[in-house]
Amino acid sequence: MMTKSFGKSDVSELVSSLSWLEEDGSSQDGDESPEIRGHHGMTLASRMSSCTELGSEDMEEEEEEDDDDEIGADGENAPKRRGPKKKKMTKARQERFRVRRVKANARERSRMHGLNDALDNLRQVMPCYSKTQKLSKIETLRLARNYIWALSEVLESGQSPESNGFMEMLCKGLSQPTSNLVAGCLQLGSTPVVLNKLEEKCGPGLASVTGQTNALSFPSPGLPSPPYGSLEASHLLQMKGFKGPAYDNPSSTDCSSGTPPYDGPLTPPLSISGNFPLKQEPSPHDSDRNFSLHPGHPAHYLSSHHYPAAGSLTAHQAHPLFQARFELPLDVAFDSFASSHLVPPQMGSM
DNA sequence: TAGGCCATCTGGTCCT
DNA sequence: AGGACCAGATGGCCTA
Repeated sequence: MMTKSFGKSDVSELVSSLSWLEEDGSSQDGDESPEIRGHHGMTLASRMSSCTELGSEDMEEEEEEDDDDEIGADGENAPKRRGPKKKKMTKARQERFRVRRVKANARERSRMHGLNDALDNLRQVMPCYSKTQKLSKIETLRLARNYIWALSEVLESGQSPESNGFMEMLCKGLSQPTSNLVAGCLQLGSTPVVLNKLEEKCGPGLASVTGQTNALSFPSPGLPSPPYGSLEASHLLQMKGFKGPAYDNPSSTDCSSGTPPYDGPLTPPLSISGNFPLKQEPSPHDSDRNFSLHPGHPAHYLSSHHYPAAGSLTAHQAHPLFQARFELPLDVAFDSFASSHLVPPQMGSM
C-alpha cells in the first residue's frame, strides 16, 4: 500500500482560504463606511436607493420621459438627444420587467435557501449541533474553520481530540456563548475524573488511551451566558485553572461585540487540497439529542479510537465522515486518500 | 431600546 | 435576454 504524508501546506491553503473569518466583527457587514451603515436608520445612500427602488413607478416615470422625448423629437426645436436612443418603456416592456424581477426574486430566494441548507448541513457535522438552538451563520463558518484546523492537528500531531488544545482550537475566535456551547458539548459524555492530572503527568495522549477525558466544567449550553464574546477558550481554560498548551494567545482581542473579532492568525498545521462536498446524511442521533458531541463526528471517532499520529489510520478505520460523506472531489478523491495515504494501525496503539 | 441576526427585495455586474 | 452571483437596504424578530 502506498503511503503519503498528509501535507501541512495542503490544509493551510484550505484554512487560509477562510482567512476572512479572522477579520474583525465588522467584516460580516462587509463594509467600513459607518456613514452608510447605520443600523435601521435612513442614510443618504439608502434614501437614494429608496428613491429608485420603486421599480414600477420609476419605470412609469421613465416611460413618461420617453414619451416626452418622443414628443420632443417630433417637435421642431427640441434638442436632439445624443447617444443610443433609450428603448421606449411600453406597458408590455414594463410588464416584462416586472415579471423578470419577480422571477429573479424567486430565484434569489431559492438560492439563499440553498445556501442556508448548505449551512445547515455544515452545522450538522459540527461538534455541537442542535436543531433548537442553531449557531449563527458566521459562528458556523468560524467553528467549521476551527474544526478543520483542529482535526488536522489531531491527524498530524496525534493531539488528542479531548485535549485542551483541541478545544482551544475549536473555540478560537468564537463568541463566548458559542465557546461555551462547544465546551459544553465536548464535555458531554466524558468522564469527569482526575484525568487532567494524569495527562499532566503522562502527556496529552493518555486521556485517549484510557478512554477518559478532561473534566471541564463549563456552563451548560442552554444556560444563560455571561456577556457576549469576552472570553475565548484559553480564557475559559484559565478560569478553570487550565493551562492552554500550545494555543494560548495572550494577546487575544477582547471580543466585546456580538461577533467577536477573529483574533490572531491561524496557521493550520495541515492542508488538504481539494474539496469535500458533503452528502446530506442526517445523523440518526440528531433528533433525540440536544447538544452533544456527535457519536458520529470525527472528534468523537478520533477520541474513541485514539489516533496516535498522522499516517496511522487505515481506510476502514477512517471516520465515516471521511469515507461516506466525502464524495470524489475535483482533483483529489478522499477515498483514494483514505486508502492510499493511510497505513495499517500499529498494534497496541489503539 | 439598542443591537444582533435573519430573510427578502433590489440593482449591478458578469457570463452564456 | 436571461440567469447566477453579489452587496446594499430594509424591516421583522429576539434578547440583554
